[in-house]
Amino acid sequence: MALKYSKQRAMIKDFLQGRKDHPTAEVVYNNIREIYPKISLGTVYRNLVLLSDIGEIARFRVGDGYEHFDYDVRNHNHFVCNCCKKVADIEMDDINNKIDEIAAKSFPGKIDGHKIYFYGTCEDCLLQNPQL
Amino acid sequence: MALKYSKQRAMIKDFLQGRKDHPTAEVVYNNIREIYPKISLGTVYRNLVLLSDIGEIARFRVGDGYEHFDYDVRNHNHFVCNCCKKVADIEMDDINNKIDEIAAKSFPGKIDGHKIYFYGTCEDCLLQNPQL
DNA sequence: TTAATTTTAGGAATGATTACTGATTTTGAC
DNA sequence: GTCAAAATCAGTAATCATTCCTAAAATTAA
Repeated sequence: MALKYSKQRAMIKDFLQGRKDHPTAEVVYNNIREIYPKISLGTVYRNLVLLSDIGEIARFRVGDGYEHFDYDVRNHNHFVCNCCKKVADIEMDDINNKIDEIAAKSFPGKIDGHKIYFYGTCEDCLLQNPQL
Repeated sequence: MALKYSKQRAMIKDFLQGRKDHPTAEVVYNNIREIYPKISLGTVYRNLVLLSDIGEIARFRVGDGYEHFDYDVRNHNHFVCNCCKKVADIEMDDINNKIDEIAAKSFPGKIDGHKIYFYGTCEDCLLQNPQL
């Protein structure tokens, strides 16, 4: 029942904390493996799921077929670059608070929250491909 | 190169047109099979992907691990019931038009569009489980 | 130190989706 | 209508992200 300490879980949390992007399980695995080669992919998955279940990290899908993980559990939106597929944050506090009530106006159920995914071309890709 | 008519593709399109929800490939397959038992799952997938590639239907993921398909390709938002997992439409034309520019204010890349997924409890589930 | 409990590594299993292949259908020209 | 080229199909095998399983290792509290 009680949660026991594990070096692997601590490393996974540390790694996530140091990233501004939103890595997949595979990316976490490959990075941790460089400093701790005997970690297994199953351990990475199990801990990422566990950490998100207890609310210490966030877990979401942006539609690319992979789960993404985020150390920042605060409410914020995400941007997916159509070109390089990177996932970045977008802050929109002002409207995020209002958007659920706006939606509620025309919907008969109960709305608990939302996720917004923006799609487009990121700054880096724009520099390399101005025609986009 | 040219697209040839296929009875199977026509049935898939017809089926989608008659649904207000947003079926998965499996649901499409099971329903079509009742009127045309020898259709194969691969054919359903191939045609759903093809139809969405040419813009005749929409294709999206709501985070439940399945792809969903929608005959309505107009820009609109979706609601996912945490209880029964159904996917419904939410219209918010007024804010949908503004939301990309609001996001653009605090983001250095180019934003082409967005998807909003609302989560909560639908009307039907609320009736059966008022405590939700 | 010990014993109960959790966690791990490694590999097998799952399940949605995609790819492959020989047979069937569609289409446009004759 | 017939025919051949091209697209599509049914059926099945393959892929790949994620989950499950198990014996061994690590953690914890007494």
